[in-house]
Amino acid sequence: MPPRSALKRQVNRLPPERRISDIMAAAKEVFVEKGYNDALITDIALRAGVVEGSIYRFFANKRELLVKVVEHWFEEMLRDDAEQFAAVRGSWNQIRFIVYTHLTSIHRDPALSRLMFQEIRPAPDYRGSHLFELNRAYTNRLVDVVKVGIAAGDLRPETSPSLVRDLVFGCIEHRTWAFLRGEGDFDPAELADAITNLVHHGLALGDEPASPMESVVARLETATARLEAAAGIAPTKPASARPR
Amino acid sequence: MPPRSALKRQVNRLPPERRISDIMAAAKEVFVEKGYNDALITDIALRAGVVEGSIYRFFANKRELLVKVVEHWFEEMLRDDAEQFAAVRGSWNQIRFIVYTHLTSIHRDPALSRLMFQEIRPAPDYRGSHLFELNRAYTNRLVDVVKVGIAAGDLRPETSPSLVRDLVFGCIEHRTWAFLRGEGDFDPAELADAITNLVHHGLALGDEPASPMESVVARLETATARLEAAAGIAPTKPASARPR
DNA sequence: CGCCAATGATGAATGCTATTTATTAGCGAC
DNA sequence: GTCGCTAATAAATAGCATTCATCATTGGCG
Repeated sequence: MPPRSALKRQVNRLPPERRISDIMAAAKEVFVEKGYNDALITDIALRAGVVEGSIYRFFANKRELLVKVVEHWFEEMLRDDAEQFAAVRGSWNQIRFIVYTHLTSIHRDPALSRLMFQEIRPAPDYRGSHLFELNRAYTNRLVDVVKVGIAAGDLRPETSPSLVRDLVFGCIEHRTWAFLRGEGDFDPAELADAITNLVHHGLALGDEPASPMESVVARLETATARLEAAAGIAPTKPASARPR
Repeated sequence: MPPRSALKRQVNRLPPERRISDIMAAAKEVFVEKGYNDALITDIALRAGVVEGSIYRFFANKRELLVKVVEHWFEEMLRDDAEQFAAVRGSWNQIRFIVYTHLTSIHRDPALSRLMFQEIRPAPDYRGSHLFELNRAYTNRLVDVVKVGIAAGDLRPETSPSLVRDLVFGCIEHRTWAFLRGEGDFDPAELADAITNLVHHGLALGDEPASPMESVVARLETATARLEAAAGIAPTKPASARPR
């Protein structure tokens, strides 16, 4: 009496796309809950309603599965952001928008962001991967903003656009690590304002006397940007950038 | 004829400190060469001249061994920097010094820096660890510089010192990730200048001509009122101004 | 209608490693 | 010398990704 071999084993055939999306959905769940190392293929298989071996029919290994999951998430994110961004005018507003949306996505999906920062980006094959290209496109929006700002005479001509990219995204990551570890919380809108202002103005006290009008403008700019972002609508009026 | 059990097995007794430092030296080598995951306890034991089990007499597990190795490296680094820093005067010079020494240590020990960023800092028990405290002391020098600069009237009074810390260290990390993955190189001195200047001055062009401020204000007031109404929220408080 | 090849799916086997454990060897006290 | 204590050892254990030999479905073709 063979214990189970004699029993007809259950087999459930499905179209490959369905299997793949089931597996990816289950994998996303498990990776998010457990992190890469503690995620078990067994667990993923169980939740996807397949057996361990089946996962290897569609994905070469655990890491490839992770990469596909994160790619999927990232692509979705990019699609959502792209058209909104196109409507924002003025270098301050554009930087603020980029900072804010990035902070928001970290705030919404901390576990996935973490996987990206900790597992994907440090890998030696990251450069050359699809995710690298996606991320490049994502961050290059900021580089372009700076270039345009320089050309338009808004921003200092000697600034390196790519260094500004590292300044902004690096600052965001460094600031959010505690949150990503599960410690505390942050307010994306408030932090976006602070970072944008700091990057824009720097630390040094300029020699310009601050007119009382300026602080009014500053307050209004901030309130407007926040409200526009919150309302999800395009900025008010002129193509003449943020004046000042 | 028992294959080996009958042969007198070699045992080499040493004082614990010596054993520990041998193991840590071997572990440092292997972690640096292979990274955390691909480092094998077997390999470490072999190079330290002990057997695998002996490592567990001194270290609870592989991760604790990693932490001890990185701690040791970090402590050494701090000792070297501390007295030099005390001699530097002026906020620009002090920031530049901190940026430069940090870049230099990444440039000198990329593998260890990577372990710190990728394996240690993201761990849930990082906060509360000794390394957290060491790193805190390390980065707080910059926070203090900013505070002093503000008090002395060198730096903008409204800047958040801790945000400047995240800006600077985040920028450095983001900028050096490619190098940490083994792609390309960078010049610490040159990059230190660029980062310090960017942080110090910001992006914005300093000398604004007193422009048609009134029309700007008018536009912003209108947009704000409209948006606040649309969003159904209370008007932005004057006190919360984005200064300048 | 029924059989057959192709391939999806399975569950057990493999292999690699961290970690544990039972055993042995050296060293100091008596 | 020898007895006990502990460092050190080598073998055993266990967890988990990955592979493999087999089996079950399905759609095409007689």
